[in-house]
Amino acid sequence: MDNPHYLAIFKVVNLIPKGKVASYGQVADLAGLPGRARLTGKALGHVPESMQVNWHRVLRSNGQIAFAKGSDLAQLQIGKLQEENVAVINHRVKLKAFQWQPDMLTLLQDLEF
DNA sequence: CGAATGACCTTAG
DNA sequence: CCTAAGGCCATTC
Repeated sequence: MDNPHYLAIFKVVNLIPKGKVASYGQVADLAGLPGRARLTGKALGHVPESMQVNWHRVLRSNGQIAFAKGSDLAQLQIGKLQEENVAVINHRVKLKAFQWQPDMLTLLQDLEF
C-alpha cells in the first residue's frame, strides 16, 4: 500500500455513519479524487490489517452490492449491513432511505486536509 | 512496452 | 430492465 490517496479514502469511508451508506464515486469525490471511483475500490481491497475500515458501508452508485451475488464477500457485507438495520433486497439497498448526506462543514473539520 | 483486468460511473438508446 | 460506449487508472501479466 504505497498509493498516497489510500489514506484519504479510508478516512472518508470511516466518516460514513452507522446505518448509512455511500458509493465508491461519492467517496472518491469527498477524498479529493473526482472521477476516480475505481481507485476507491482498489483501496478498499488493500486495507492494511493494522487498520479498521468500514468498507461494508460502500456500494455502487445504484445501491447494488459490488460483489458477485452469492460470493463470500457479498454475504459478509450484507450481513454487516443488516446488523446496522440497513435492508438489502435483491442484492441492493434503497439509496433514498440510506444514502449518506454529508454535512460539508463538519466534514472539513474531521478531514483537516 | 502493450494488453487485460477490476470492490466504478454516466449518458444515451 | 438491458446494452454499448467513454471515462477513469493502478496492477498485473
